[in-house]
Amino acid sequence: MTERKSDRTKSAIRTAARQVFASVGYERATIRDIAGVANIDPAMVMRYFGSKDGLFADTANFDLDLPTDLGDAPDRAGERMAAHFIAVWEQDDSGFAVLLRSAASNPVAAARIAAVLSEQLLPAVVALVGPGEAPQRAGLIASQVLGLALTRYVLSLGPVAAMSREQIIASIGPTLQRYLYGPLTP
Amino acid sequence: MTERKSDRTKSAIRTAARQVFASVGYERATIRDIAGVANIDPAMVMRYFGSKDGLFADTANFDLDLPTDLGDAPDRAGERMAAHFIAVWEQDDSGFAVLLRSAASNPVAAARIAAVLSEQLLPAVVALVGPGEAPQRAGLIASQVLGLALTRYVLSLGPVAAMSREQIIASIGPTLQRYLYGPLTP
DNA sequence: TGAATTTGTCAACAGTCGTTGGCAAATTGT
DNA sequence: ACAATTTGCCAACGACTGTTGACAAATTCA
Repeated sequence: MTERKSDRTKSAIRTAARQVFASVGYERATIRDIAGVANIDPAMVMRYFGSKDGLFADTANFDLDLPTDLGDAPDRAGERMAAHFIAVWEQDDSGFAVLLRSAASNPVAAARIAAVLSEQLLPAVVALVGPGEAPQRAGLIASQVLGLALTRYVLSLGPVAAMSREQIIASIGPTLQRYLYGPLTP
Repeated sequence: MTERKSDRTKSAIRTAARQVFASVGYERATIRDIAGVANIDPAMVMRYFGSKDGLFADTANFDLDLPTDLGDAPDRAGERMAAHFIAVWEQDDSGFAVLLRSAASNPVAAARIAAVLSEQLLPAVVALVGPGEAPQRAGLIASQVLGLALTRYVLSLGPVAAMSREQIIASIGPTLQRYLYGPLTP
């Protein structure tokens, strides 16, 4: 029997943890809260994930999963990147909300975001524009894209949260396009 | 004597609070920490500010103080806004770092940022482009500008933190310019 | 069926947090 | 100089946190 009974509760804990971490952040989320949402005993969290940090490390994980063919239509790369980011964020099982909600006050979350930038976004940018100016260009893209996620999904600032996906893509896309291929004064 | 002795310690507490809140965020900052930095007793914080929330409310306050003559040279408004934001953030007595560090996990801080957007940024944008599309345009500006602050000053992401002020302004300025006057597909 | 392992529950520990009240020292105002 | 107020320090309270260990119930395996 490869399906143990504990796998059910383990994944229930994971789901509850993602929800609680994403909505109140690491510091305000308590193990008792998470256990309550998952309808299990707080001690189960410790048994299966070792500690609160262990649970967070398990939960705060996500792949950017950028398409590899952005270079096929370079003049639409910015627009396609914008659409991809929104698509990734709006699937709620992605651990992105967890990370961003806690990044400002939790060093582990901040380090993970930095890792996503350097290990996933940067290589994609290098593939498009070469290694020379890629770090700055990737950094600028990150600033716009994380800012959008912060204002739209974390802070829910009125106007930004109210815009449609299409409007967001049409507005942000050209910005990313310029950060990829536009001038970069040194 | 209009200068009471308590004003010294009161401002020492304020300075220490700004420093601690800005570097670890509201939840991780303890009154004992702040009192330690200010070299006073934790009870003094309670006496002069009532509670931790009271101290935070007193500390997390800042004025955007946007120039009023942006409309005099509309083609440089984006660039001047970018330069102004950077100038405001890099004076460390501005409570902006305090707000942004805590906004993702502290509702009070989040509400204050929303208030700055709607009471200070939005009117400036209305003055430039009229009331019709101003909310969306202000929201887009906020997304880029908060994203830059987050990546550069809070997360200190390598490439973004390493860029010079001039390079940042030259890169972000045109983005803000387009968010002000560029097309906005509905 | 019987023994061994897994899964779950409960109560409690130890530490930290915001907060409070009492009391000594310093300062103020007359 | 004396009384009143302000300023500061100290110890402690009560609540909440992550975490642990003991023990019962359920499941697995022979």
